[in-house]
Amino acid sequence: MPELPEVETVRRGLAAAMEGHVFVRAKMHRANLRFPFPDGFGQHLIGKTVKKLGRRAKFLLIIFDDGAVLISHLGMSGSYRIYDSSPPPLDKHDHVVFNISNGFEIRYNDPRRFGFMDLTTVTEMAEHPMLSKIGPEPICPRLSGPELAARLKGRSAAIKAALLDQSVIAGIGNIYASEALFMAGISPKLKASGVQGKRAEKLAAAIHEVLIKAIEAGGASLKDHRQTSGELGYFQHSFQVYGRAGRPCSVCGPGVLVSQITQSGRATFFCSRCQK
DNA sequence: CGGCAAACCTGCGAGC
DNA sequence: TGCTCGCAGGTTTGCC
Repeated sequence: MPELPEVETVRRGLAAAMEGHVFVRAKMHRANLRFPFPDGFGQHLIGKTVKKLGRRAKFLLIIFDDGAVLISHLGMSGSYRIYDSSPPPLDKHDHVVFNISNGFEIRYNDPRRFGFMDLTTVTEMAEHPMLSKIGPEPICPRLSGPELAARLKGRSAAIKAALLDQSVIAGIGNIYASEALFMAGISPKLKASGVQGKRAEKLAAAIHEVLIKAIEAGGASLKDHRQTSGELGYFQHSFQVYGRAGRPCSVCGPGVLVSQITQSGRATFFCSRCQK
């Protein structure tokens, strides 16, 4: 699924369709995603005007003008799709359908159902169990080298694993962890605590750059991610190492092939010559 | 507390 | 063609 750039792409799409408009219908086609929908979920939203679409880490925040907030996480395979007229027949994984006062129908589709939705309020949001322990956003404001270094200090896990830990930094997932480490020239196997000073500076810059460029490309479309318009993102064409095991390193050329290892049960891609 | 494997669920591609 | 296996962009849980 969706890492920060894909979620940000979805946020922008939903903002354009929803902001300033009223929820007139909210229909769930099953009782749960990863968790059961909260009691009165659909009814709670009807009649409310969308003030703003927000994002925290990989969580979408639909903020209403009365202070209510719908938290939506896309899990591995969740996507939103906006239809402005004559929507197609319901797909078997279209689990939630919102109808908006401007005539748009917005559907949440999620084959694996690792996503979830919950309700909170603007004032209670920061204490929500899913949001309360999340680390700083890496872009906007830009994460600084010294702050990244401070958050990695004392961590014995590999830097790749630390980057996936949402309490360390928000929004990085399996693709962008490998990509950022490649850009920074840092081995994914290095202890997180070893990334200090200039290396932390370089990694912070790499994280910022890769995420910004991915957002500009509309995210990366592997299997599931699409923009809310249905268009594919195209950042997958810019991957330097992710999914490229056995192919030449884009910097070293044919002499050095991209390596793949497993860390904490997840695939990591890197160049053993570029990354030390 | 930190770190790792397993669990949640479906779909798809590879290999036999 | 058809089956089984392994793997997939995330997060929480429980067990060392």
